Amino acid sequence: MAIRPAEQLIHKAAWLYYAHGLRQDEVASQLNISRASVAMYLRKARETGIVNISTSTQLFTDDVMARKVEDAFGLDAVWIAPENAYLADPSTDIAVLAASVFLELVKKGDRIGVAWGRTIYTIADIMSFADLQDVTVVQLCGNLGAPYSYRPDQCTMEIARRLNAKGLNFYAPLVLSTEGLAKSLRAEPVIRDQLAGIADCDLALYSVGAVDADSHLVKCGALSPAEMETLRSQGAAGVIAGQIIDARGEVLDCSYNRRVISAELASLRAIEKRLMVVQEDTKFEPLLSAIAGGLCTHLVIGAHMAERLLQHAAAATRKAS
Amino acid sequence: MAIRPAEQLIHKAAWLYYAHGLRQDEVASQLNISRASVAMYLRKARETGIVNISTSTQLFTDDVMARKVEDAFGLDAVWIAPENAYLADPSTDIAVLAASVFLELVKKGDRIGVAWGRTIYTIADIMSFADLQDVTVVQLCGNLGAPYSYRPDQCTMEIARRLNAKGLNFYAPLVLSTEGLAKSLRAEPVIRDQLAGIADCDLALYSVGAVDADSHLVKCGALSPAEMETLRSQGAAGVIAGQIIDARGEVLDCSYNRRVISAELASLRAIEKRLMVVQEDTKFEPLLSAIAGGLCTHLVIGAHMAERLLQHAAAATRKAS
DNA sequence: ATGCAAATTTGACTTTTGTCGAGAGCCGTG
DNA sequence: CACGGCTCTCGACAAAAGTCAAATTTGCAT
Repeated sequence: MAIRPAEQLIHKAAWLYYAHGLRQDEVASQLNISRASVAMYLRKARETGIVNISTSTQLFTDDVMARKVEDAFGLDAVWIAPENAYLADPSTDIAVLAASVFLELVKKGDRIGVAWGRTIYTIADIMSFADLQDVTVVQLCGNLGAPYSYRPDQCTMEIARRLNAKGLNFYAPLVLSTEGLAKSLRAEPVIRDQLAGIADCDLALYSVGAVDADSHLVKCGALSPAEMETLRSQGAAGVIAGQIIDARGEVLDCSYNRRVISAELASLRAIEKRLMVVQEDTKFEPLLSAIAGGLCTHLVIGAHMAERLLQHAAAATRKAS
Repeated sequence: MAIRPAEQLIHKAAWLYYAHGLRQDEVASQLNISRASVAMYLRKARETGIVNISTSTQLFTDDVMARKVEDAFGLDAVWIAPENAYLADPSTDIAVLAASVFLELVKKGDRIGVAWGRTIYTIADIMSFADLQDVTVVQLCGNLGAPYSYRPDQCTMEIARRLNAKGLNFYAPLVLSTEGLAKSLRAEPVIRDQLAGIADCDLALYSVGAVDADSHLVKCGALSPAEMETLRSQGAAGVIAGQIIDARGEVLDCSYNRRVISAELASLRAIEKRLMVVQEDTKFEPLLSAIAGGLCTHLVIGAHMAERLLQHAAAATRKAS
């Protein structure tokens, strides 16, 4: 892609305005265009990631509670969004924080694995634009045909778009009707390569799903509420990248899982930075399972969830002693 | 340093404004303070590096000329500030670009070596603030007593301040009166450690000085114009971190150099990223020497200088064939 | 060439933001 | 406890930035 003259102009305007600190009208006269155009270019510059405005997430890690959670569960880093506070919609707060944290963790040249779900899509949606070079965003699991606005491929593509990165989609359904078909499909070169490439990621972004009738798996028709209930009784504790995990954070041995096309947990664990974001308080059990299974090294949660985690850890310690 | 309540407020305001995209009056009502205060907090947030506004320097590397210079001299990356263009003062343009490039190259946990000079101080002066963690800025050479506003320690400290980093100063004069004293001083544990630590840097920032009466070495009284002239006739081609180098980019064998307390060129070459910034067109020869000596991997120059470099490279190629 | 649609640019208007001096609160000191 | 000196905060005004519909240019297919 050659640099179009328009892009050049955007860049110059952004440079004069943000780097040199000129005012818009000064920029306008420098470039011989109207101030209104400058304003427009600047907006584009922000939307393209030519300029980057990021706020430090330091404060949220500095929190004592965050430190405690890190220690209690052996995580690399924890960010806690203060639910009590500021905003009308606290769940947005977590997503905004997650987006900032995510952008802070991404580096040039990285390969990033992205799962799917409402949480992830919300993050993608509010994430600001960046101009990373040589970044690849790969989809961690197969697709769902449902007319959901946050399909796996959508999440991947949207994040890739925001990062000015390359998006690598998974051209396979998440769930197949027979185990045999799933096995054959997994053996297909295209799919196999994609699956193999997951362990090479530097960063993964996912959430964890609950095992109930509200799950996306149910809403998308991959599983019926009754099946979900059965799985639950068989030990299902959460959903990671479309797969059912048990309380230890291992893949549950069930037909459904064998019919799924998704990243193997071992591949996920091979990823250096595993950023997990949990918005809903109801996902306490699933989160515990995911942590138990070593599926997360970096965690973004709300204050309430943090408290529950700490209570749980304290109780476990008491029991042990 | 505990988080003072004021800092907390600044952080919250910055968060709501920049991350959530609220307007200042909305932030004000959320935090129950006046909008004017919010505006003030936001300014502080920018000045502290809690929020980071950076513009991509992509465009300046994308330039065909920059690529040519990279190829011709085997450099890792070159940025060219278009002199013709926009700004009243073209030399500022180079400094602004250099500051952006520098901030782009710095990573958390880095150790950064900083030399001194008008160029470096200008860069420090216009550089925006950042909130890097665990960054150490070390001074590459001894100090000059002169009442210059851009003394080595000033450059180091100012850059450290902007980055919220730790500044490690050199408590020794740049030049001593006898070689013996210099040798003894270099053997002092404090100084020796500092010198030894230079090779561990991840990034160096310096310029190159010209060997003439305008040199800082002359202005600060380290050398007289006559001495400078003599050195020049002996093969002096440039000044790096207070040391005289010859046309091959090696330390010139002279009394002055033996009396200097500064980073050894070998230590500088051990630094992975060596960012050299040259503002003045008159520094063409010194720059060539520095490049020849492998003292720079990353280069920020003006368009005019770039042209001269390319012309030189072309001439050399012609001569060779 | 010609006409049409899409994109770009602009001037005029509105909203948002920056700034300044006045006043309020706070603290150590005499 | 009254006093200056200090910082922090606010209201009001000025400056700057955002927005929109109309005008212009551009690109493209006819």
